[in-house]
Parts: sequence; structure tokens; C-alpha cells
Amino acid sequence: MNEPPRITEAESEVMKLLWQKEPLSAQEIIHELQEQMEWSDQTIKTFLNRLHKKNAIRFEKSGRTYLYYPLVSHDDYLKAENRSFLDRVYNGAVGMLCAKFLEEEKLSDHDIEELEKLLRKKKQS
Amino acid sequence: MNEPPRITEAESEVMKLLWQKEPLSAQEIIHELQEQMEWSDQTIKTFLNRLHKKNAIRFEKSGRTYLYYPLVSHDDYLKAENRSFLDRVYNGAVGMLCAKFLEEEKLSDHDIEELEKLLRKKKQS
DNA sequence: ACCAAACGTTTACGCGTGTAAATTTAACTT
DNA sequence: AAGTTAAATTTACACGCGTAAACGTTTGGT
Repeated sequence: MNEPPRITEAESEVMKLLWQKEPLSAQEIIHELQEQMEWSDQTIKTFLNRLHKKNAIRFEKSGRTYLYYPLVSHDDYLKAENRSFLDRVYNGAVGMLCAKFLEEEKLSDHDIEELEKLLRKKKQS
Repeated sequence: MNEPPRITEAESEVMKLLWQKEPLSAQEIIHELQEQMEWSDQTIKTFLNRLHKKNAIRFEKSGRTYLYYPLVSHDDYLKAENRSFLDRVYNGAVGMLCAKFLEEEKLSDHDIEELEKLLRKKKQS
């Protein structure tokens, strides 16, 4: 897979839906998004179109409804966003980044245990 | 302190220098940055000017040299960037964010211990 | 066969940002 | 006092992105 296309913030709202459930029709996407955002349907169609041009999604048409599928995986998106954030803000220092987030934000006990488990696993390598 | 001003990526390169050492003259800033970036001195002056207008930095002039000081602290910057990244990409789920970073990126043994210590402290609250 | 609805495509526009040239202002030098 | 220089300030411009209207096209209904 080549470089995944750059997905902007607004576009990512569309992608988030498709990562939850795939495929979705234009209708469904527009309906869902209009509950959260103040976007006109034309605006959402613009995002669908741009995502399509970037090869971030594809569609299949059956009759007059189009069904949309993600072409970029959520995981690839997260990886790319993580890397660019890490480099941009922390110059690549993961330790610092995690420390800052752990300090500032609240975590459930369950989260804490999961992270401890991850760290323990990490030590064996 | 009100909302800290939005600092763009390019501008943040200037800020990073000022967070390391304060104050710095225009000369010093321009020299330093031109070693890392392909920026003309005019470009850098634009950033200084924009940062000043935003109240992200201030300067004192003594003779013909201007000395620049940050007005936004590194910590406030990190806090703001963290929050927006966390919300934008992870919908606020810190646990998920940290887990992803820990999975993907390399950590020194020392980093790991520090993080474990942080988590332990976190559990007592 | 034609109309209307549903959907994609094209065009548009203002603002932020990266990039930098042109202009003004202040101050050291001679 | 005037000229030169260093620095700030103003202006400029293209491109990405959020936002959306206008236009084109396909297809189910009558």
C-alpha cells in the first residue's frame, strides 16, 4: 500500500462512520452526520467526492443508491496521524508524549491495568 | 490566562527555539532555523510578526537588536495540542491513544519504567 | 417515453497558512 | 546631519480546506 492519502479533519468524520459500519449509503452517512454536525447535505457530498478522488473510499452502485466502503483502514489512519503528531509536537519522543497524556487526562482503572500489561509485555523485547 | 493563541506548525518551530532558550535575538532565531529548514529570512520574520500579533511572543529592543521572549509556555502549548489531537483523532479516549502509541513506537527501558511509575501513582486517586 | 427524485460532479468563495518581496522605521557610523 | 544598515511591518500570492450552490446524470415511477 502506498502512502495513505491525507484525510482532513472534516473528512475524517465521514471516515469514522465508515470504520464503524461498512458499507453505508449516502443517505445514511448524511443522516448520521447531520445529527452531530451543522453540515448541509451538499457539504457532506463534497467530502464524499473528495475522499473518493483521493482513493480513501470507493462505492458500488446498485440501482439508484450508492454504497460506500473505506479504502483506508482506521488503523493506517491512526498510524499516520500518530506519527505526524508525534514528530510535529514532540520531535518523536514517545515517552514524553505518553507521560504528558497520562499526567493530564483521566484514566479508568481498567485502562490503567491494560496499559501496565502493555508495558510489561514491552519490556520483554 | 485566556485561551492560548493557535500556533501553526511553522510558527511552532520558532517557539521551540524560544522554549529551549529565552530570550533570543532575531539573528539567532534566523540562523538556527536556517540550519534546519529551507526558509528565507523574510519568511522567518513573517512568523515572528504573526506570533507577536497573536501575543504568543513579545520582544524588548535594546539598540538595534530585538530580544524575543515566549508568552505562551511550552506546557500550555502541549496541553492545547494534546487536547485537540485527543478529541479529533480518538474522540477523547486517552487509554486507546496511549495504547496505540505504546504498540507502534519504540521505548527505552528507562521510559518504560517512568511510565510504570506514573501509572502506579495514578492508581492512588 | 417522460418526469421527477436521488445522487454524483463541477464550480465557487473566503480564510488560514506557508512562503516571500517590498516598504518603512529606527539607529549606528562617519 | 546624512547615509547605511538592521530590523520590523505591510503587502502579496497560491494552495488547502470548510462550506455550499449550481449543474449534470441516472433511474424508478406513471
